[in-house]
Formats: sequence, structure tokens, C-alpha cells
Amino acid sequence: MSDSKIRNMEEFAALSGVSRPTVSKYFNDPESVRASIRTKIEAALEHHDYRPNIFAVNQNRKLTKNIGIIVPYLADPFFAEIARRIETLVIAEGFRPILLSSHGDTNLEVSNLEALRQIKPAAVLLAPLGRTSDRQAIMDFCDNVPTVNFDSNIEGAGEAFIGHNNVQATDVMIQYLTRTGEPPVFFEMRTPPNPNAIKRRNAYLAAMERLGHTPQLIQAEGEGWNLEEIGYETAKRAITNKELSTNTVFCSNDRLAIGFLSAAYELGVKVGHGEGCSLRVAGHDNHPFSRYTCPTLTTISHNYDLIATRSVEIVMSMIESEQRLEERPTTLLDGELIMRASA
Amino acid sequence: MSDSKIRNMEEFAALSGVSRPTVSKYFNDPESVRASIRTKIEAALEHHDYRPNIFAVNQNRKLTKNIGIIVPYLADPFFAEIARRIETLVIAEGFRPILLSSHGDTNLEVSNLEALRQIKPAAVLLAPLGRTSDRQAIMDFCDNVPTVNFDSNIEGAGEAFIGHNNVQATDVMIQYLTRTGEPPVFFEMRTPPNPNAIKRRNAYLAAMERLGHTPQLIQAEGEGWNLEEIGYETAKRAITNKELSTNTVFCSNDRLAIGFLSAAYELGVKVGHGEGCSLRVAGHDNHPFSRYTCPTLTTISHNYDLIATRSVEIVMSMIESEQRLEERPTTLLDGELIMRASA
DNA sequence: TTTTTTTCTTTACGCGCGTTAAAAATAATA
DNA sequence: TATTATTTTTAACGCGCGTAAAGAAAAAAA
Repeated sequence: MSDSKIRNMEEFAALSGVSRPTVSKYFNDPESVRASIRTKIEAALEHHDYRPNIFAVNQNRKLTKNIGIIVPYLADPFFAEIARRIETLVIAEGFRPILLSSHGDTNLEVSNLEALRQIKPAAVLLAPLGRTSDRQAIMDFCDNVPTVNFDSNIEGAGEAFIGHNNVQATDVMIQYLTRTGEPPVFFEMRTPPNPNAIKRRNAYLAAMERLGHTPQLIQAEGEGWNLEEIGYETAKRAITNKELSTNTVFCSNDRLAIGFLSAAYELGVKVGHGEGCSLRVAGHDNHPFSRYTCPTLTTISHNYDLIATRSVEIVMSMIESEQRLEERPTTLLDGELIMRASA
Repeated sequence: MSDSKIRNMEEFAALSGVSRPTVSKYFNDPESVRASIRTKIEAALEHHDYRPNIFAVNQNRKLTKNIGIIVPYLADPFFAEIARRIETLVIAEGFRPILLSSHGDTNLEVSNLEALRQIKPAAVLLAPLGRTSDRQAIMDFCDNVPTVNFDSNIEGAGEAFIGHNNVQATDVMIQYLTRTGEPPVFFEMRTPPNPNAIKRRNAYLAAMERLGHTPQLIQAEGEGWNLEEIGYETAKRAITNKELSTNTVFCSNDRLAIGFLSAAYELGVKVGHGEGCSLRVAGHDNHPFSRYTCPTLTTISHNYDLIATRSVEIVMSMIESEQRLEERPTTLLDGELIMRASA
């Protein structure tokens, strides 16, 4: 590698003995130039560290090779994990992922959208905040940028939705819990930030009715994304005051369940389905840490792999076909029961 | 908001009744134009949705308003939390954070550096992988881009280092543990990815010697960032085989400790400093979840706030002064003992 | 009001690359 | 070898904005 600094494509073209337009063509698609020319360019590339100026390139393109990814809260390991997988797939497809987190803040979500719009991304994958999203801002954005909506469904936003089948997943868990013990109480937030939570609540109520059991909702107060704390506080109160009508608790998500387990432990309530246990606790999401709670958390897993691959697949097909989808296909991925020690 | 689409600054300037160079000046610093002119522009801005093309702007600047942030593994809540704080501070300073994760992969770290270099960031905040980093690539990068190194110290990389005072923190914990019970065994990875771990090991050995206790290292095999699993497996083995020479375990980090607690719980070993407990376990990092383990984890906290604010402060002063620092100041932030139930 | 200072307008160039049209060179086919 | 098809070169324009120089206008100072 020579240390000669190359200023621009002109210089590099001269060094490689190929004309600049041809070099430009090469960088847009190496296969589009003759093999002999390709060899020349690649030989030069080995000796001189050059790559096209990304700003100049993007200025002259309608669309860039960027793919935006927006998640509502990156410090939540669930989204961190999804984002990690999506990023990897996007890179493999030869695009550059731009990962943005809204940090649970409506204004930040909006400015993230604006930032992305400026970047002229080929497409974006959007997991919105949900209830607290600025719906109008999102719709406007989706009109201008090809978007795939995932995780939280905002009706009509984006060309497609990929999400979790909350109804199926909730049913599976309730069936399991009722089959192996008492029917569950449902533990959730009164005003959850995420629409999936509402779907889960309704699915719980419907399933309990169908099975002829009396439903009970324990609803934690609190706003924001500090779910473990919210779960912990409410669980402590609920256990202390003996608010639970059965010995089984189905938490709306694993982070609440983690808070619940912490409270139960502190109060000396043994959780599990084994001997000496007085309470069963189940979660929902298969959070990366649910494998290591005490006891390990019985839960329902998202299909992390499929959620990522399917989202990226759809995005790629949108980019290739260069046209918006006519309908708005909705893909709901079934959850899988993960039986562990807590229930 | 009129729906008229504006193509470029020329058009917008015409609409606002101000010349283009002045509009350009305004966007670079609104305070740099006369108030009457500013009013005109801002009035136009309310009626016509225009903002300068970011690519054209950046092409004509030596440096952009971007600040790169690289973390080794974003799915680790510790880094997610740090990144979240840094991002917030960077935005508050009027810059745009570009957050990249190396996902524990050397090659990805290198290509993240290359990607950032192309973007001509005003500065970057780099938390490297550590042992598995490509040292040469990092040094090259730092030669070209003003960089602040944080978390993992790569000697000589970047203009400054901000990190955790592993020696002080380790000492504090060992003093606490020995004062209140048996001296601790040290539980760690044999080949930790992060150099902080080595510092902690050495600090442990030194402190134990100083205090006249026999040190014992329990070293988990395994590579990568799946620390809970590694901790869990090794802890299960160590407890089962009665490898621990005392009843107290000091884990090199909280994620290993979480794995340890999980194993102890599974084996029916009661952890804590209370009655009926046969093992004390402490961690290091004050991981966001350590508050909710069972029992809650006694640990040493990083100064999350300071680590973020100090890093951003230094970066901002570098940007303002427009020159590299002469020395390479190293800031080590003291840890704080967080006493909870596990030890 | 006149002079000085500051700010703005006009004009024009440059950034690095995408892209096009016409001419030239090369490769494939007859 | 002559003809045709394909690719490359040459030359040139445009993208949207930063920025510099010279003159005009506005504001501040005298």
C-alpha cells in the first residue's frame, strides 16, 4: 500500500489508467465493466487507498445505499438484540445500516425521522414508540421514504408490518398455565407504551372468558421504559396485600416479570412449579436475560431470527422492485413457549 | 405550512427575499446575520419546509457536525446505557451522534472506523473491543480523526482516555468484603475480551497480598460476549465441585455475577449476607439489571454520568480549540460501592 | 448630516462525482 | 478481413452548497 494520498476519482483514474467515468461505473457495479478494466482498477486499488467521497456520491444519487433502522429504546436488550440482527443482515446485503434510537422520547423519534429523511435512505425499518408516537409525523415520513414497520403496528404506516402474533402467543401460554395449574392473573401496565401490550391484554381477557375462568388484571401505574422498577414496585404491593386471586401470574412482558421475580424473592415468596413453591410467574418476549433470572423465567419467545430476516427481506424486495407495495401485508410471527422453572 | 416543495437554497433564498450566501451563512450560524434578516428567513422557514441538503453541505466542509460513537457491543446494557447518555449530550451540544456497534467483531470494528472516516466526523468517541481490537487500524484512525478513547484503554490511541478506576474500585470492594466476612475468591474469564478485566485481576491479587490473604482465581473458559452463560456454566461447576476456598465470591463483572447467581439458585445455594445464606457474591459495574437480580447484587458502580459528560466535554473542547491535545490526559473515575443483598 | 463600520448582494468559482452524447477503441461475428 | 456490437474515452454539464471578492446598502458613530 503506497502512502500516496489520492484526492479524488480523477487522480485515481489517472493512476489506474482508466477514464474517470469508467471508474465511476466500476464503483457503482464492478460487474458492469470489462474484466480487463476491472483488473486494472483493482490493481490500482491495492496500491492506493482510495474510495469515492461518500457525500459527493450521495449528492448525485436519488437514493443512497443507507438503510435506516429506528428502535424505540435501544437500552432495552430486546431491541438491542433485534437491531443487532438486522444490522448484520443489512450489511450482508451490501447496504449501510444507520441505527437510531428514540430513547422513549416522542420528540427524538420525530427528529430521528427527519434526520433519516435528509439522508435519503434506500429504505427504513421502523419500530415506533407506539402510543406516544407522533402518528402524523410518521405517516408523513412513510409517504416520502419506503418504510417497513415492525414490532409496534401503526395502522397504515409503511408498506408492510412484521410483528409478533400476540393473540396466538398469549393463548399458548394461557393454555399451558391452566393445563398445569391455576388460571393466571394478568400483570401489566395500566398505560403501556407499546401497543403489543394492549393486544396481549385483550387476548388474555378473551382466552379467559373462552375457558370459563374469571380474569383478573393487576395494572401497574407508571410511565416510561423503566419496566423492571415498575414491575417490582407493583408486585411488592400486590403480593403484600394479597391481591392475587390465583397462584399464577402472567406478566405482559419479561421486564415486568423480572421486576416481579425480584419482589417475590425479596418477600420470601418462592416462585416456580416445583415443591415448596407458592407462586408461578410467566413472562412474554424471551428477553435475553430471562434465561438467567431466579428462577429461570418461563416465557414466550419472539422469533428473533424471523422477525429480522423477514423485515430485511421485504425491505430488499422493495428496493429491488423500486416500487411501493400495493397492499400493506401484515406478517404475524407465532411465539414459542419456552418452559423454564418459574411456571 | 405551504406544500410548495423547494429544490434548493437558491429557491428558498428567493422566497425569503434574502440572498443565497446570506441564507447559507444563516444556516451555519443563525446569530451571524442581522436580526431583521434572521426574521425574514425564519418567517419563510415557517411557510416552506426547507433545509439544506446535508450531502452538499458536508461536501463543502472540512468537518461535519457528526460525532461518531463506537461501542464494542451494544446489546450489552452497560454500553447501551453509556451510549444513550452520550448521544443525549451530543445532541444537546448541537451535533449529530452516529452510533456504531462492533458487535464483538474485530472486522466490524475496523469497518466501522472506515465508515466513520468517510463521514469526516468532527470527532469520535471510541470504546474499543480491547484485546481483540486491530491496534494498528485504531492507531491509523486516530491519526486522522480526533478521537477520545473511553472504557477500554488502548495505549496511545486517541487524544485522551476516560475510564474506570479499576484498582480503586477493586480495593474498595475487597476491603468491604474482608471487613464483613471472609476474603473473596475472584471469579473471572481466563481470556477476557476487555482490558479492564485484567486490571481488576491484578488489583485483586495485589490487594489480597497486601491484606495477607491467599488469593484464589476461578477462571472461566470461553470466548465472546455471552458472559452470563459463561458465568453460569463455570459457577455450576465450581459450586458442585466445591472449588471455592471461601464463602465469598467477587465477580469480575456483573454479567458473570448474574450467571453465577443463576447457577447458585439452581443448585439451591442461598446467596446473601443474611441468615441461612452460605455464599456471598459481589459484582462489578452496577449493570442496569443488577438491581433486580435475586438477591439484588452488591456491586461497584461506574460513574455513568461522569463517564459520559467528561467524554463529551473533552470532545467538545477538542472541536472548539481545533487542535489536538499535546499530552494524552487519562481520567480514571472512581467507582462507588453499591451495597445490596448479595454480599 | 456626514463619515465610518458592518452587513448584505452580486457574481463567480470550486467541491467530487453522476451522467450523457459523440467519437474512438475494442471485441465479437460474419 | 470486413462488419457489427459492445465498451471505453473525451468532453462537458449539473447536483446543492461553501466561500471569496467587490461593490451596494444599511446601521452605527461622529
